Amino acid sequence: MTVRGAVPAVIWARPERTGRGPKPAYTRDDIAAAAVRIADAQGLDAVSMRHVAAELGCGTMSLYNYVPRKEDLYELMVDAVSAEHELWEPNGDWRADMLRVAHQTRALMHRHPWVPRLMSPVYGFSPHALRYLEHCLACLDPLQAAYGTKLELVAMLNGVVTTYVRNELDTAERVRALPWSEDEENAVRIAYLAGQIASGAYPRMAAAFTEDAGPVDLEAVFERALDRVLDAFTPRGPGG
Amino acid sequence: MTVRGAVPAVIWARPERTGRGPKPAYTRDDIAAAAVRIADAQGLDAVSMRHVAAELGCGTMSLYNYVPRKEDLYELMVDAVSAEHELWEPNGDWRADMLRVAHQTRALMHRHPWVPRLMSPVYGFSPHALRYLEHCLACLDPLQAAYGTKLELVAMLNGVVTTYVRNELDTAERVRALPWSEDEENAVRIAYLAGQIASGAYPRMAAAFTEDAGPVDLEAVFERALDRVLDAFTPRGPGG
DNA sequence: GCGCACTACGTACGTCGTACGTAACTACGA
DNA sequence: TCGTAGTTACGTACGACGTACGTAGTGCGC
Repeated sequence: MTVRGAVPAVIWARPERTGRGPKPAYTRDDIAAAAVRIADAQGLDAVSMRHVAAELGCGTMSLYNYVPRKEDLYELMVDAVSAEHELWEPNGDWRADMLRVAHQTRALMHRHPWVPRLMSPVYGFSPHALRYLEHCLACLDPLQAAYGTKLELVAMLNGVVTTYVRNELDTAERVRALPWSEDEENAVRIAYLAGQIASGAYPRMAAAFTEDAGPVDLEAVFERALDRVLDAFTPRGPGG
Repeated sequence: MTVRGAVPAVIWARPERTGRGPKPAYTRDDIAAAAVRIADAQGLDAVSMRHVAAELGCGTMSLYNYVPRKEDLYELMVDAVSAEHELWEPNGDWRADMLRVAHQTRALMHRHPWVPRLMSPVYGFSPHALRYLEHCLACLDPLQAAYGTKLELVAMLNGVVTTYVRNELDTAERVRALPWSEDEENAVRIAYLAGQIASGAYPRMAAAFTEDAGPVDLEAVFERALDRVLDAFTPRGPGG
């Protein structure tokens, strides 16, 4: 009986190769790399089983020998880019280390703008994600706190980074698919917003927009957000 | 010349009704409500132009008279449920008010589990979203801070709530579409995770899991996360 | 009251995920 | 040593999807 039917399985628990039959032509890494190449170049929506198979140079249905469902392909992709996380020897300053982690994560998401959309707690236990998580915990060794708290810190920091970068990027990803330009889109949206604010129904929003007349420094906003998260987990010294 | 071709436009800037032609059979609210009904009952993936049209009782292509692109349908849906936000008179305690906002948002997302997946900064300026934002700013009147800071607070709180609830719910939404049961899925994932941890490659993860032997109180985790975010924006008193 | 802008909607195209059947191939049990 | 079971490879096909386009009917503004 072959495993044709749907069987509950984590892709990582499936052996990549069993004894019998012809040698597989590709590895899981080949497949993940092909999918990542497509997503980077043409966006996540271009990642279809057909495209990935074509990129690999095999028939569409051959892919299903390696990846039982498309969902699993996504899981492979996230794990593949998770391997790009540089893991260093923690230097004793957990705040500095976590800031470095956050910036690295953001850089990774800029290289692979589709990552925020695929981020899911379910993918949190792929091999490279486990290595990453272990590294974060190692960085947090100097912090006096229970592991439960440390995991909450990592989750919150990751969440904030992901949310922030998603807000940075998914408009861009969205705009790429539109038949008109980003400027046109923005112009229409801003005009609408200005009209709404000018209606007087939202006095505080109006005040907020006149206060911040200039362009917002998104870089600084991100930095402040990170600091705030880390502040929230920094034990108060006894002297206040 | 009719507006058949793609024109950059925010759906809210399009008049719902112009003078000419037969009366439209449905309002935007009708359409949003139908889509929300389907998403609530059958999940977001069941929201197709065909299904929504069928739910309304009209032909598929008639929908396009009201909603130029599916993306706009999503925007209508998010705005429709944003109307469920209860807006009260702020009582002077901004922390209590923001906690109430956060809990209300979470409750809303539990009623409509697909909302976290659709949350996007782009939808942040729909009519009901603007009302909601203005209400948050009103709640924050007692807080001594620039509007820029207040907007960062609201963004961060919303982000954390969304991330948290998404982690709560999208597994469930995902599982609904699978041909096997949630228990089977979880059993396989946990078995794999246990195997990985038992390998000894992740000593801190192992310690974390033995430390938190019992089931995690997700409710308490959420509450702590909210407190931490608000702490990060609470001005330090002069005396420490 | 003519004409235009609108509503309504059927048809059709290109895409998607993937179930299924078939042929070739290889390692293991006899 | 040799079937044979479990693979790999992949073509075909089905039922979805978003939506471009054509056509017919409707009612307000000139």
